[in-house]
Amino acid sequence: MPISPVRVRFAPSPTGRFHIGGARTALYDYLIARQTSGQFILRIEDTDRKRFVSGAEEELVESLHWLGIEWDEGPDVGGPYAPYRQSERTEIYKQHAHALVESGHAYYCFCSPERLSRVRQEMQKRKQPPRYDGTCRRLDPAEALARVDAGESHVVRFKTPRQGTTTAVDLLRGPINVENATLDDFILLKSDGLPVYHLAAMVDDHLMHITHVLRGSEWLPTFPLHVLIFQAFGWEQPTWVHLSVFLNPSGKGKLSKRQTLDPKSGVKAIHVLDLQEMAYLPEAVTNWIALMGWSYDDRTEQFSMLDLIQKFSLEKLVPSPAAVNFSKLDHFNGIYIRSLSLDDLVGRLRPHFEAAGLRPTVDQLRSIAPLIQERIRTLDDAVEIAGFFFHEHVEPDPVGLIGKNMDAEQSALAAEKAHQVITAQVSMDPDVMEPALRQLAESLELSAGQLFGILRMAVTGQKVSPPLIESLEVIGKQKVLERIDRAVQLLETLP
RNA sequence: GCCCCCAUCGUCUAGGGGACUAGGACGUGGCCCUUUCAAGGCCAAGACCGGGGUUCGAAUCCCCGUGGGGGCACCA
Repeated sequence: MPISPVRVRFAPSPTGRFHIGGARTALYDYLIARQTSGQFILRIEDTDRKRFVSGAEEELVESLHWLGIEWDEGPDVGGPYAPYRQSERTEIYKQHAHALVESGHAYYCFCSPERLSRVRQEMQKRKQPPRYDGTCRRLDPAEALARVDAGESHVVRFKTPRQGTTTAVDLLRGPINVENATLDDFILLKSDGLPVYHLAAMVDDHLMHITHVLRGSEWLPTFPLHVLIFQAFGWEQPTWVHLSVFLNPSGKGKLSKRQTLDPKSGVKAIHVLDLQEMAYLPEAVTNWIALMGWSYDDRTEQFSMLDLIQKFSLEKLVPSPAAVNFSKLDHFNGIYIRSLSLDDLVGRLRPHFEAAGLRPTVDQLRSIAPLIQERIRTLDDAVEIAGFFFHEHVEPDPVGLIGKNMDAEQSALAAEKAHQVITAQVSMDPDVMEPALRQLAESLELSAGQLFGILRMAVTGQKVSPPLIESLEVIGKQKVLERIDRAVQLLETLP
């Protein structure tokens, strides 16, 4: 466990929507930074102008804020190693690329993209790994420099050693040995003068004094190259930690956007903001994400952000891929909803009712919230289960009004009697109402369940609802009586 | 095709040579509670991928196989 302050960075590229995989990496970064009183840096890797998506950075920022993940240095807050947007650091990368050429670790390449793809195709045809054929590697450096000075279009390639092996050490996996001969001469600087990830990220990680690099395991194949780059510069390496990928709930294949469209997949949403929109609590999402690929012990499952900061450790990360389990998110969300204070719950509920076009008052919500708190899994469920409180009329299914093991006539009679009983009560207080209605059931030789079932459908229009007696009080005497009247009418239309 | 990584219940995981009749959680099934639905309580089914080693002893270490995943761009 790192005890001295770490400097970690989350370095997404603004090329699309922000998903839970990125959120987990950012979360872990944040946790060790806070735990060690270190710094968490947000860096935007926007060196690919073709893939740039406008609004992506904004979504990222909004997502992290929502989850409660805050950074100490970044494009918006600045910091001692600014700028934190790679597109604003192009000169730095150019200098470093050229330094590598001068030290003999890289070379200029003048091959056209057309030639490159031709070479690649041929190699594939011969069932060989598609790699650069090394044409420009054999060029005389002075001659190459002259061509560059003459303005010829070029890139900078890393001169990967042809012999030997490179050992890259991952914190979770130990040493990974790779034959250098299987590595390609990767491009470091593109012909437009912008760097590629392999260069930019290494340069920035060094310049920004990053001590621990947490990133996805999709970087494992190029990991040795990154080590080689550090060695070429003569820099000390950070601690490398490769996080496993998220798999689809089935465990088959990487979690992907395409699967989201298939309801059978079990995928609810893979984008953080979609989870927010689906009315999940950020603390539930955080807890859920933290536990995919990490565990504390053999029993503890609930962790607040503070708990996580205290208890998280890189060593307990699991290197194997994890299939996401959305039913577990539902479970956590239920736990967190039930743990909310009344005021907190009311505050969080309100926007969701309003989004549904309802205008509940705080007092109304305060009386309803306790009735539904332990029955909802997401905040949106509340609108579904408790919408009837706010509707002017309910539309019960006439057949549904018939009590269990009863006919329409008996049910109508029971409803009428209930109308009388409720009318006679001076108060809607459950302590008064419940005994009165139970007594009615008894005198009608009905079970409480039979009578309550009829009234439930009459008054809520639903087969399932919050507890009936308490609901009656909230709905109010007048509306209750109206709705029962209506139910009696409906029952009388039945044969 | 080549390279890399991974491998315990359906899923997330505990386990780091004897404490394992392999523990917990989600989900599933049953029971209890109960005015519906939940919540809660109790119970149950359910896993060490296969084969070789090493060792007195292997879920734990090594090798091979198999399976799964990832990568092979002037993307990140």
